[in-house]
Amino acid sequence: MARRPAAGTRIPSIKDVAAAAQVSVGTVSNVLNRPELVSPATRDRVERTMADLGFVRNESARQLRAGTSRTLAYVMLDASNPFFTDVARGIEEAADELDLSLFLCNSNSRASRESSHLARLQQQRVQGILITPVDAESEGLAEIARRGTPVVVVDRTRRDADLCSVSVDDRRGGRLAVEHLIELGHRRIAFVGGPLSIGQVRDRIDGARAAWRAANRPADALVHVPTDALTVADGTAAGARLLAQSSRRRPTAVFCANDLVALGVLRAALQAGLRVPDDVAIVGYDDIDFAAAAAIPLTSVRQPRVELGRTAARLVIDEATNVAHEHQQVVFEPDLVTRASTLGVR
Amino acid sequence: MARRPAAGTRIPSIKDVAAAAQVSVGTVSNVLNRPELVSPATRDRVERTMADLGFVRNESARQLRAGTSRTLAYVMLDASNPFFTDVARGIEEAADELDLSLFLCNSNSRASRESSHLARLQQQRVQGILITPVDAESEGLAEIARRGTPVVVVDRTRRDADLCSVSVDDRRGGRLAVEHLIELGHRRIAFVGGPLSIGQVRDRIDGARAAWRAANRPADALVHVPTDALTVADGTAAGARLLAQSSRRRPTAVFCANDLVALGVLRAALQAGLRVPDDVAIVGYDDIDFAAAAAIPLTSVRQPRVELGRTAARLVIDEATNVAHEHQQVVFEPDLVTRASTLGVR
DNA sequence: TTGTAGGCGTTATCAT
DNA sequence: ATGATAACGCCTACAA
Repeated sequence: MARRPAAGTRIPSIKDVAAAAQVSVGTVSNVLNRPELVSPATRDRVERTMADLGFVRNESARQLRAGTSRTLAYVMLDASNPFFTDVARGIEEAADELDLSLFLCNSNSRASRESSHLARLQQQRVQGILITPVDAESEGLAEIARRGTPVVVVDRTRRDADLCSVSVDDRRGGRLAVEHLIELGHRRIAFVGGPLSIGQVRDRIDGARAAWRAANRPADALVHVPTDALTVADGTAAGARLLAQSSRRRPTAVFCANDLVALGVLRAALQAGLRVPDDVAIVGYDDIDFAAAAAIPLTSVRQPRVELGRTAARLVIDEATNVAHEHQQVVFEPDLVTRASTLGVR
Repeated sequence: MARRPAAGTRIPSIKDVAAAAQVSVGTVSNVLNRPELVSPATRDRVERTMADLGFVRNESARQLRAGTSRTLAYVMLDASNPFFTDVARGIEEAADELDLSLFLCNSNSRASRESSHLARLQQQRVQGILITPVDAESEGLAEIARRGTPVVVVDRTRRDADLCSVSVDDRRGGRLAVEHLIELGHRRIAFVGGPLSIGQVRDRIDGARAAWRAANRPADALVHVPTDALTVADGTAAGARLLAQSSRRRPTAVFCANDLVALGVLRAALQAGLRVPDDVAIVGYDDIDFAAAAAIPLTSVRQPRVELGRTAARLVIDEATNVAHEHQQVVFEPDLVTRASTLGVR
């Protein structure tokens, strides 16, 4: 066991270890990095000394020397949304396989937090940055890549393909959801979610409208109920407002911009004494675990969350290490998972 | 705007900036760290050059020189449990105020992942480590502190006070929950949650039993239904089993080790066609946002999650910077938030 | 006001 | 098999 270092004593360096073990620093370094070059006796002695002194490699020094770190970073849009923690899990799995560590940051949807994280990460010389950005079109992101840190956009695409991105076809997701509702015979539906500054929201409602039009339904039979954020609380409030209408005006189905909002709407519906799906059907988006686990399990548009993360990690590593790297826009297809919130008990 | 560095070109250093701006490296460094010492003209020129070249400070080099980093780390037990992301938010708030950045790691309840994270963080020379450990009594944690990196245990206490810790009185939380149920007249209750290797679970059930005894209820009228993990899925399965019993044997109330489990039990109850709380009342633990947002809002034992994080961050910073630091065991008091899952609609 | 130089801890090269 | 040493990028005395 290591002796407690006297108060105020700094962590020993390989120099200290070398002195204590009566060898040169080069030998200590060799024990660490190419032990086969060191005689077993010396190696033993050095290793014991390291344990004894409580030696811990200094990563900054290694990194300074190496010029590069063994770290990836993911800047999440909202750490409290399980969707993003699942994406993070996928990234971590891929990083693990390559013995890279993962730095998780949370921008909380605020551009200022995002940019301060980004600045730090660049200074840290992380191998690559994965980000679900507040604004996918931001010029700052390209600037970072230009300055030498690979950047991959997660769960969004950029109009011009100057960065890698991994996303899911949100228009298609919107279509799937609404086609399902049309098939079930719904003729008055609502889309709940916002703000429209979020690209995902725009795409999902666009897809929804496209499906609605394609079925020759009147545009005004699909109303948009905006929210300030994609949270359960906002969903509950919007749902309460929406469902307070008379049953003749009230939509018979609600498609929500994400599952958090859908859970809120579900709550509002049950509190208003409505039966789901008989009085109102609900479709969510993301298929987070809470969706299947809701009181009335939610029909939801599934995105391959973990796969999204894994792919993004692979791309950023490729960009960091492969000189022949070409930017790619990977787009996954979503699929619809139908559950009781639209089908009822079958 | 920065010019695109020729492929394979490294990020410019202050040396490059100095050369380009025709000044010495000392001056460039001064522009960065003590701009008031530099004449406005030179400063301008240097700053323009930096922007031009796309200069980014090298944090490893700074840190190597400084001997310390500006980073805190939090090793979470389960990033997909909103409780821990809320704790993380508290830590981040405190870190922000001190201009420290926060490194989030996820052990996913696995000791091996936890220790590899810890090794990395030590090598990184983070200022301090906050951790909700797999095993709060682990000797490894004290060892890290002994080697010079302050460690604060979050949401757990250690038997011997050789580390700072910030926790919530879980026995008391268990008592509060069960006292509430007793007051409502419940005479047969269940505790759902596990494994018992998790200290929080042990304490909560201990508190529950203490309250039960204190009310002179027979011990066998409080059954423990163990789960493998504290997840919605496990809660659903346990709830289904438990509630399938005849109404004469079935408990009239269920106290769950955390809200995820409680949401699962709630789901199982509703799927079994039971009314909550009339047929079965449910109490959760943590009061995560999803608890209030559940189809039947959950009564839950509230923990000051964000405050927990803030306090832990302050302690670790104190330990890192204040020579007169004394280890502290901060214990918050939980309180009970009553909602429809025990009270019904009032 | 600006320049020079030493050193932080590590690794790799080159000697011995 | 082991030792000496330069270099990574930055910061800060100290010198000019």
